[in-house]
Amino acid sequence: MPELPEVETVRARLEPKLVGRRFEHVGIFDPRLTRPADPAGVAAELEGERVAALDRRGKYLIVRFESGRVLLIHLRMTGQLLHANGGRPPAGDVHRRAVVKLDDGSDVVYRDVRRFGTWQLLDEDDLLSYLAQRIGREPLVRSFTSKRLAEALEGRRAPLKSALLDQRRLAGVGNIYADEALWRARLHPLRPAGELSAEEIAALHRGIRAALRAGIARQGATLSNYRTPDGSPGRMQEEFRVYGREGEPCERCGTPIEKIRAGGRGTWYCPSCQR
DNA sequence: TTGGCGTCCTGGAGGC
DNA sequence: TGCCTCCAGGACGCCA
Repeated sequence: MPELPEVETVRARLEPKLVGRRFEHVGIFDPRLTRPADPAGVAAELEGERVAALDRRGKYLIVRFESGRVLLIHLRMTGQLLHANGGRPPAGDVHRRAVVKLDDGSDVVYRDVRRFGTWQLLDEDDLLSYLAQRIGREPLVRSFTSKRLAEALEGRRAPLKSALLDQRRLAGVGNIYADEALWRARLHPLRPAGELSAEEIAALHRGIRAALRAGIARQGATLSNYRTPDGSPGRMQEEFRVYGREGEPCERCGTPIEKIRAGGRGTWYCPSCQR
């Protein structure tokens, strides 16, 4: 499930392949992929566009074109962007939803098993308002201090786990890194988000940033579908402290990791050292 | 305004 | 072996 570290890895790996390149031909095969649902129209509008930059905001990839327009991509659950040096695509790949042929002869293939991912072609002004309504603070920028985190959680009665998943408050944290951050901060996922002390907020701030940085350093986590653009898996899944480790001993205190539902999502935590 | 839940979607796991 | 059910989860809409 691509979260901030996975999307940042895709961005960093794809950037040198995309920037300066022109979209020579675009094929979109899934009518659900584009917003609005006009794949042929979006494909036609993308053809001829030259990439000026590849950015990320939260879990969104932002392909900026020299024309001023942007392609906003969200991978959701199982979206993949793969870069290949041309040639024939693998036969029989039923999950291939779009292919962009670049002017250097290489291809960018978009695969998505569960078809939740989205592509939106927007103008710069529309992008700003679109993201402003949906995306909160970036947790890895310098200006994201523990004071900013406290502001994001202030007054919230929702469980910490739910609050961390709320993209309008904090951008890019998903189910995996929320659990990993809460373990690092020694905080129980069901604690009311607005009732943390200053010390606990500071610990959570450190935990969020440490978990996300660890994910980026290991090229993300591959549980099922996620791959970097060259097709290789991430390594963060080898470093999970709690996520998916039900019954295994907590590496801090030895207590078996437990699994509960929080915010409608599977949630793993240590019942002894997360309070 | 906030929180909780259902929906979308498909593959894999597990039970029978 | 084959069929069925459940589970996974990001974003969004709806309801209380």
